[in-house]
Amino acid sequence: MKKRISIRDVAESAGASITTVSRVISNPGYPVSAGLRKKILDAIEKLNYSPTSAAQTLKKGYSNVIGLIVRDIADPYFGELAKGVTEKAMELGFLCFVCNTGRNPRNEIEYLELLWSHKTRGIIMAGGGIDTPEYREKIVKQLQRGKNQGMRFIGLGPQNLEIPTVSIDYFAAATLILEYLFTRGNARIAMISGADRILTSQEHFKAYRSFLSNHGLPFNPGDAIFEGFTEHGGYEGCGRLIARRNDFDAIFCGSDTIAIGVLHRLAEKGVRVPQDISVMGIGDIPQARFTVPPLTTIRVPRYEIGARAVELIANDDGSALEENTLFFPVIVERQSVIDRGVRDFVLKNA
Amino acid sequence: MKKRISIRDVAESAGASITTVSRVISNPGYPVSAGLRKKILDAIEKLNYSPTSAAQTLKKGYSNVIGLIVRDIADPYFGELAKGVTEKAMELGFLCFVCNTGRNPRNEIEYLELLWSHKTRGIIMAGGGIDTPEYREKIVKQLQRGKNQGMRFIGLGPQNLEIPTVSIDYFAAATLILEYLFTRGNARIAMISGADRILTSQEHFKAYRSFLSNHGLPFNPGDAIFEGFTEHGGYEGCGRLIARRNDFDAIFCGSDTIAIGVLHRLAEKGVRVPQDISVMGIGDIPQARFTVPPLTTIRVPRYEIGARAVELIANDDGSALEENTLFFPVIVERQSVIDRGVRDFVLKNA
DNA sequence: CCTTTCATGGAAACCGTTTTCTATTATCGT
DNA sequence: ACGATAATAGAAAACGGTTTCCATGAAAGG
Repeated sequence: MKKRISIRDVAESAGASITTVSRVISNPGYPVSAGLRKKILDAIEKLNYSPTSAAQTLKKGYSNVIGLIVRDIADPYFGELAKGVTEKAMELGFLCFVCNTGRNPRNEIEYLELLWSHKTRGIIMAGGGIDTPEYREKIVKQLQRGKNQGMRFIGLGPQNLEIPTVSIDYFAAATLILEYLFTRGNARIAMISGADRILTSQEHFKAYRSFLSNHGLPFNPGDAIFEGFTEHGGYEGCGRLIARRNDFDAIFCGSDTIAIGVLHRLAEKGVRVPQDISVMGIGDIPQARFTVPPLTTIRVPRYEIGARAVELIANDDGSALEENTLFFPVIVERQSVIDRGVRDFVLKNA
Repeated sequence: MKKRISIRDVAESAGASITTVSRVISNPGYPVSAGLRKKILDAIEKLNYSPTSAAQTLKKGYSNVIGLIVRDIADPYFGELAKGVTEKAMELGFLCFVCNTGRNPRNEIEYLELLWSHKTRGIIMAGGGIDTPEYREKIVKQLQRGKNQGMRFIGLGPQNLEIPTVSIDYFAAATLILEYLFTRGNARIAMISGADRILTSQEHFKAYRSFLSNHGLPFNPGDAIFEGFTEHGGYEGCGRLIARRNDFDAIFCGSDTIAIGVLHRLAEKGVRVPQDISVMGIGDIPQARFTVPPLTTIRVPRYEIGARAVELIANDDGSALEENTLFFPVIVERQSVIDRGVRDFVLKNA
């Protein structure tokens, strides 16, 4: 194992002082004559030197690293998010720890601990743990510890009071979907979303109830299913749903992943989409274009959300860190929704 | 910003020496009486202490961090890989930098540099840069630098001479597919794979040529398309392919992602799968179950591959690091391949 | 020519651990 | 009760940077 080269070697090789070398490396504004600067840069190049980040971190008390906590990195929703985060991070000179909780908030706490001891500059939280009552308190405690050390936190889920958020407006998105279906004569709408403990699901449900009451429609408890934000969740949820009734005009799915599972189960049961039942998801993940039929959904700018979160963390003055950044949800029309016109609507509600 | 608590504070609070505290924390085997150990542990708990990893890294010369370099974290293939890596890493007490090259090997070099200065314990390379002639040399140089510092490297792509590999046997997988198709009477087979600079594509092509010559079939240059390992690549490649000829029995796709693009283009053109053309992919990504028709493909145990790579890096004695670990490819039969029997075969080759 | 100002050098403290080395004390077998 | 052994303490030297606090020499200003 070769001896590692340190800033000393560079200084020596360039005929400059350690002080000056350090300034050239990590204090760009500092006045150093062009000639000397070049000599130092050349020496760095020649020796293949790069500063040991552990030493920098130790001394400065913070590092050029951010953490990203996600529920499931293999889920395309989070994959795209992670892509936005890691690419923007690289662009700004950061490295990114990706932490996969496997949808278990206990892991989130453990990760928070690890990230803390690594003195990450900030943490982007898309793990959903903070929306889970049992763990909320513990997570908030970790958050506080991080904030005390100057760490920054950004949430990527629904808004909460603890940390600023970058996301779409979940309630608005759900409402948009419901109204879109309704104005196309899909009046009997069921919903399938994630676990009911999760804030996102709750937002969906709130929007659902609110939609129902706004239109004077009755709420039927069995029409709202809470399973999980997975294909399996959609598949199972849909099974439970249509086992009971199958005269729905439409199913509103809390995510595209859920919708894919729903589509699959519907196809198995010989239910035609959209002729028999319209289906909508949220997310516009890549596969949504290739489902049968192609899924009408809501575009969530995942890449942009991830990238923006990194910018907020990297941004030198923490000014922007006070507010939430909300992207506006937009419907992507494909072929999983049919316009039933008024006829059906009147008929079914007669 | 609160003063941070250090090992000193713990020692003081527990009435023990710094030396002993350090031993309790990071030298589990060392004999420390049960009583004192408990007092120290309690103090750690009480003070909410956790060691500053920067200091540990600086002193020890290595960290509990590994790096994962992938082409595209939003690609479900790499997503699943990353999941295996990050979860196993966590299990073994490692944190994982995920580096997204965006399929640009230049970024890979930059990442290697960063990971090096972070003294990561090892790097899992699934960026494909080393298979790209223009960048190979630079990457090998960085590899060498890392190895000199005791870093470990694992490749997840096709085998190469520089670093040990964990993967499936690409050539065997392609051969398996080709023979599977052929024995079912699909004799005229086209292939669509990634860029021809990439080793994986080359392995596919080698298997293709070898298959052809083994069966005395003629090689038709236009039947082998090299586009890219993306949906778009499959879509475009398929377009080029069928614009020229469309009497293929089957298309062998270098990845499921490619196959999905192919399926999509075929559907657009009104070509029925598998009646008109059989399609096979490699990977068995989650969506493969939900394509139309469900895709017959080869299972690549991505999660296991990722997890195994981490184990190799974490494994204390580097013994296992000498050999390649190859998982055996297995065909997953779904509905994108038809058995044309001998009739068609004879007919077409008459 | 004398005083500012600017570019640079040198020395040293510090960041929070690990580790080595040398005591010191308690416990134990005989 | 005596030497051996085990458990613990204490001091101090790294690890590789950043930063502060002068000191210095040279160019610029009056």
